[in-house]
Amino acid sequence: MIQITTGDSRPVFQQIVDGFRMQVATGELLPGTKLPSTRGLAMQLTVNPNTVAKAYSALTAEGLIESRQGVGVFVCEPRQQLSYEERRRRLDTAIQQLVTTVITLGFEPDEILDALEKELAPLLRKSS
Amino acid sequence: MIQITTGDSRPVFQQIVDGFRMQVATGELLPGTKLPSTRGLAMQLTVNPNTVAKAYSALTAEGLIESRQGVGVFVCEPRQQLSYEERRRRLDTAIQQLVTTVITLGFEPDEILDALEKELAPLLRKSS
Amino acid sequence: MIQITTGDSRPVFQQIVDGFRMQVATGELLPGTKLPSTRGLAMQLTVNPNTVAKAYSALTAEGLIESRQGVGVFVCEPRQQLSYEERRRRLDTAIQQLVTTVITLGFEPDEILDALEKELAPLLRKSS
Amino acid sequence: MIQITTGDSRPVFQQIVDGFRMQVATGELLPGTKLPSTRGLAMQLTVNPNTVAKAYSALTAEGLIESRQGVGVFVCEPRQQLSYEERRRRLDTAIQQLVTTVITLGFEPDEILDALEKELAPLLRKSS
DNA sequence: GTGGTCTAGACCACG
DNA sequence: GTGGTCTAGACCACT
Repeated sequence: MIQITTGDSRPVFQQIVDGFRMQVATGELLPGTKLPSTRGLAMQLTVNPNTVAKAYSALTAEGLIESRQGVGVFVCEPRQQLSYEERRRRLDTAIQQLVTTVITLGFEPDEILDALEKELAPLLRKSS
Repeated sequence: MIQITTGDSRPVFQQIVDGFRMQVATGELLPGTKLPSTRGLAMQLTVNPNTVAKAYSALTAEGLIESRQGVGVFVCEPRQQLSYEERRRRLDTAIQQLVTTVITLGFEPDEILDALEKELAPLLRKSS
Repeated sequence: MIQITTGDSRPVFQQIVDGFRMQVATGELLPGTKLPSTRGLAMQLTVNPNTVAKAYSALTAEGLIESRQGVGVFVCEPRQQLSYEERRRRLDTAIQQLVTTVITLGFEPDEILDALEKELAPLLRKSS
Repeated sequence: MIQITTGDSRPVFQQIVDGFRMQVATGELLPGTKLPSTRGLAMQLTVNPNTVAKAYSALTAEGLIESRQGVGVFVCEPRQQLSYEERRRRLDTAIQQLVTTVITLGFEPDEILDALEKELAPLLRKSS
């Protein structure tokens, strides 16, 4: 379900967060779906339970999942909590970060845009 | 010249690195230009000289600047040290990171591409 | 594992870098191997942890090792980051430096070549 | 006569030392030749007189030149002051340094030897 | 005064 | 306990 790559530069909890975010965004995980328990997922991924807990906590704060006491953790109904301004601000920040990391690599703007377009292609369904 | 934002998630030395990278990439800083001294910039930004030294050291390793003992730090002639494979790998990594960050913000692919295009527009120089 | 010589002209962090570079190049350290922790190696070599951290940071920038937060530092899969031009430039620089150093020692070219050949012999692996 | 490259990683005084060493080794400068005065060379190279003085001092310590009070600085008769063991030790040190810097560049031993041979070729006359 | 190295000690993020 | 960042302050090499 979730792939943990030891060679990845991202911390483990972030890889879990990113994994679920992508699955929700692509529709692999539908609202209402029950996620594995903290301990269960930790065992399955052979990581520390605290790490999974941290990932779930981050996803909850983000509003992507919610935990129902004694029942489990579930994918939320999609609802855009953030204001347009906030979302726009985050997009711009992320793009500026991309540009600063890529600017010295010597690519043409078109190459960069093409690469992004290819990466975005499989996500067409998530335009809520 | 360089802006340090305490609320920024990036560490201070990274903000310095990014600042100079952008200035070199946009041509604001031309090859041969002398950068401020470590102690001078540290005082100006009110950070520790070691922090500036670390930023300069990173830029030196990247091949963007070079330092001469007792003289100062200077912008290098542009030279691409990295192989195409390595550059491509870094581009792809950066783009994947962008996508996982913005995927939950609910933007259309076109909006994201447009935003990137606008950010890339002023950087046409030096992209050869 | 790593030898620090106080009489050496190279700074301590460079001796650490060189030591690990040789061990990786000769295959004594295989990809995936965990390096000693910064604090542990610092204690063992009786140097400051920051000095070891600086060496590890340099090796990371070089792409020889990678570090994972809270886990440790590991030897990378070998991967050539640099372009042929850059590698060739560095080789020529290093050779010119060698020549200017030994030129006044009064050796025959053949003696110098023989000495280099002997030093290169045990390193046949990983030279692909 | 001597070339000072501002982009060179070597300090200025070292470039001067290396320059004279090469000229003596190749026979461009013969024993007994008078070198320019400290101030004269400093003016010609547009560097600080202290820098030239330091270079001359290093060359004197090396036994390559000698200053005759009130007359000037002259190239010495070649005489090998160092013991074979010392010369050999220095050669080995220099070669080990070359190897550690080049080992990660991924060249075949033959390529390295060829490069050294080419660099050594023009110096055949100096095998005293 | 310039950069380069090193030490000592602190705080944070991650597992 | 692991690495990452930052501060403070010292000493050295070079110009």
